[in-house]
Amino acid sequence: MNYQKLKGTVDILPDESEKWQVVEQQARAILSNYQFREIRTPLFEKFDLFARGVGETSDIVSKEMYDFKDKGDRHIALRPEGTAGVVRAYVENKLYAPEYHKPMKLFYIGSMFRYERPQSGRQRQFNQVGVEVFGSKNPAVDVETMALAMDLFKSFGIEDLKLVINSLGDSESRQKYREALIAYLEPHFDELSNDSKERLYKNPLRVLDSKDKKDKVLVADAPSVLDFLNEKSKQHFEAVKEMLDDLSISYEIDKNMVRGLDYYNDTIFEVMTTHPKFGANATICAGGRYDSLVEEVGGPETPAFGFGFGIERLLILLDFMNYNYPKVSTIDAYVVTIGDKVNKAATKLTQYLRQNNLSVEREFMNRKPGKQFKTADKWDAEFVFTMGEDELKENRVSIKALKSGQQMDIDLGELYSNFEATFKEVESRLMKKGE
RNA sequence: GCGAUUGUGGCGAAGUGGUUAACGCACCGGGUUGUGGUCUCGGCAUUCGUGGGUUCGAUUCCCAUCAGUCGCCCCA
Repeated sequence: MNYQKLKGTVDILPDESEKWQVVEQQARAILSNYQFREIRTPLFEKFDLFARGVGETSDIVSKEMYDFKDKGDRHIALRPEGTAGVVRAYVENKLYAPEYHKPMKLFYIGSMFRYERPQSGRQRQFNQVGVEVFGSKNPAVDVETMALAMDLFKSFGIEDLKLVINSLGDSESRQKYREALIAYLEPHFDELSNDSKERLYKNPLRVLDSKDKKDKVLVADAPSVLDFLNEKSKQHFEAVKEMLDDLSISYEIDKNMVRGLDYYNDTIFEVMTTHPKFGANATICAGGRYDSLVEEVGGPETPAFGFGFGIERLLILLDFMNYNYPKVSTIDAYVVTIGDKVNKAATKLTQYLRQNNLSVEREFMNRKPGKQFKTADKWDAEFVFTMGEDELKENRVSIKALKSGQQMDIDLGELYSNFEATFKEVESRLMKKGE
């Protein structure tokens, strides 16, 4: 074999893509109930947009961006996440203009790219569903959007779900907290892991979710963000919690939860699954509020809230659960051909049936009738239309309903002149079992 | 970027420094000269990811490379 797919990419073959269709279709239905509308933005953007949006210190920018120079010497990157592009489109197309309803609720479904080592549920090209809500600081937006995320996952019957929330506070609160955290950690500098030593000044909050055991011990006694929230942020967080309670959506507060991306403030959340095969606590969805990003990208001051989740991870989880996917592809009829001479007549018949809204496959390989029936049976076809040389001579076709085993001949002229009535008659006569 | 592990037909999977590379599934053909299940018989890898090397001889040993899987980092 000469060519193979690039590392970290996958071919999604028909058996698998049917699962994707189910997931996407269901997600679209729920998003539509929540009055979100789809936005499609380019797969690549100016490198700087992501560098700015995602945060210069994040690993995504420093080592995971799929970037390149195009022939015009432009520095381009494949999108590593969805939000930056949507924000750019929001600003560039002036979706904040007065004629648009506020808040503007958008969703996207599509591929993202990160240059990293592939492993379970992680690829270089992966797919995300994400939503963004622009223009409202109302905590009800936070709550509605988190409720949406929970509804999406619940709709697949996922029960091992946990909503975990935290507040990072606004920039003022965050700044104060940052100082306090550094003050607390500095005396322990030598005890910190190497990664955390580096993080301490670049992005001290990230020390909080270090996986290192010693770090974890230190962090356990660190001051909490929640104690540093100013009045506004505190009220916002309280309101969010109350509304979640009102909706009977249970949640946990994890004061050490932070974000890999720099643009978040106030409410952040993760949806985790506690499914045993998925590891102790696996995040399947993450999001939060980002009130300064729109401005950062050049738009007017616009509060925003959003989340994203990876479709691959969701599919893995559904597989673990042995999720029963509804069948996407079905077949109404199989056209059996007997002999070379019927090729033309079979072509005509097959096309005619399809044009009358039946899903039809025909035999192309000239196998023996027995084999053809076997295929029709395996595919669960409702009817088999048999076109043989006998039928051809008499301008008729033989129709068999596989479930009842009943079979009858029908005149082709009749079928071709009045499909509906003829076929209805055939259906009613053949569907009865063992007459 | 680092570490571990794997790579044999369409798929799953055995195997060995030496003349013909098990088996199962799927598929194709026959038994059943035009009708679904079962059964039965037969077919299906000049080749063991790729490229080198060692050897009289390599799918088997060595090196490199590509890819998969898992873990670290990070994250969806």
